[in-house]
Amino acid sequence: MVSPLEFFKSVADDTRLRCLLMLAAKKELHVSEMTEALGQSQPKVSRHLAHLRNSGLLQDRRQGQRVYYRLNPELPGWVNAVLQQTADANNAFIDENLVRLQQRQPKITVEV
Amino acid sequence: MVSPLEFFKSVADDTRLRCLLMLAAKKELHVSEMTEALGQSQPKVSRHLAHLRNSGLLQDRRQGQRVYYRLNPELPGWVNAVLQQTADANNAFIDENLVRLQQRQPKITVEV
DNA sequence: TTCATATATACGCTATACCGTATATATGAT
DNA sequence: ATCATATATACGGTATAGCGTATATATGAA
Repeated sequence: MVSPLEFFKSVADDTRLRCLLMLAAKKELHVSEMTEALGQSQPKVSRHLAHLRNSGLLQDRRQGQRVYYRLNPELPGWVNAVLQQTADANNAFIDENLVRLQQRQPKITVEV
Repeated sequence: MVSPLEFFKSVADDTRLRCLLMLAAKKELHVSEMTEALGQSQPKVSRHLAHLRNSGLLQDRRQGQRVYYRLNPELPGWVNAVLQQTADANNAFIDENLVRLQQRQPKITVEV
């Protein structure tokens, strides 16, 4: 159902594009993770995620207080291909965000 | 140089998307052809073509009074791939426009 | 129940994008 | 030169999208 125009409009925003590309790389993320990775306010990120869900690009799943988002597994093939190729060819674009993802909740290291 | 965000913003408009997809199918078209194919005003089409040229997505070439546009041949691979796949998977989207292209300037048929 | 955390939504504002109309520019023909 | 055609741009208005702040909702813990 995703029309090409609607799809491109959804992707034509910095926050939404980063969310999609992060999810193309990371399968599933919850809102706090994305909020931190993006360095944006929680309402802003939530609004954009809702937009992406309403456009049919994302699926959400609540688990306790957390809401996890992932790419809609029923996305048409061309949409998946576009997202994947965009992600592959533009590592630098979300690099910083992925780094902040890794750094979040630093692993517990044993103090001696 | 085309950043993914700038690219998607450029494609996130009905007129511009149709221009790009028509050019992915037809190699080269001049402004009047696109204006007719789209059924939009000349200034509107011209403005959007200028936008696409300024974003680096299109090249133009003047020949007499006509200005021909084509996809910039130096487009990054992922941009070409995205455009091509979008075009292939969404024939219906620009069908009507391509039909109007064909019908324009009907071939001269000999009257008996 | 009350409190804390995670996420979503509503409201009002601002910025941006797009549009139509008018006009400018460029080329070619006469 | 003037006129016709093709294309581009400027101007002002309107609609839309995005934003921040505040608040609502949902879940879990105590």
